[in-house]
Amino acid sequence: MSDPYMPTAPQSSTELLQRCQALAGLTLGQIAATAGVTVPANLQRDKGWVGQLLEHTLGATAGSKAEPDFPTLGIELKTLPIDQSGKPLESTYVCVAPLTGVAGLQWQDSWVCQKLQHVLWLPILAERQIPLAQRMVGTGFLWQPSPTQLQLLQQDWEELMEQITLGGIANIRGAQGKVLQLRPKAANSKALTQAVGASGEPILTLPRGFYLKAGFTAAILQQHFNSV
DNA sequence: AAGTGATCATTA
DNA sequence: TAATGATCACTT
Repeated sequence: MSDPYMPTAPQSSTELLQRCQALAGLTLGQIAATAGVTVPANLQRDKGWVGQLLEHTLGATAGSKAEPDFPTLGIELKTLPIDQSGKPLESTYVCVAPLTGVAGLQWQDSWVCQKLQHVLWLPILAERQIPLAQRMVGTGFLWQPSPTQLQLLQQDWEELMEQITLGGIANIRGAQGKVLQLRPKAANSKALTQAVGASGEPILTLPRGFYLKAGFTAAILQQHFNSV
């Protein structure tokens, strides 16, 4: 299957932003039609569809590589489902959590820190009652964490990673962390990966991922749209 | 209603 | 299996 429309990579953050502005106000149905993509009836079996459609349309490098969506710009694209009042409907996945060999890993060298250095947020009005094709794309914007935000993230990250290092992963739940949480990130509850047990022994556990809590992304949206 | 834990598709 | 893209759906 070949797409009739194959965007090229944006050459600058300005160009990327301009492409976003051209999408603002369009529905996912319109964007999909331009891309020559069929809109699924719902996201139940296509949970990543929206993100992949926008990646494609904006000219991001496709694939499951562990690098930013726009490698030459160092920018990560995140779609953000919101309700009518502009509040995020979901937490935002950041990256998988390393569970072994992490002793001595510093915040500055962590995947979380690197991924969040420069994010293109793309809000999408995505209340469940709205059919997928009619959901509207909002105004995307570039964000870099403020010193305060960075500190909050670092604190949560260090606390979670210390627990992982000390073999306390079994005790970590999603409620922990003010802005960053650790939750399962797997095909199902039977998928296993290696981690460190309470006595330092190797154990098998559910793969985990780091997520930004909705309150944190809500603050990012407010901070941006209040200053515009 | 919110928030956590569970799950789905796809590509290496 | 592990990485990418996330939302679903049950519990609280």
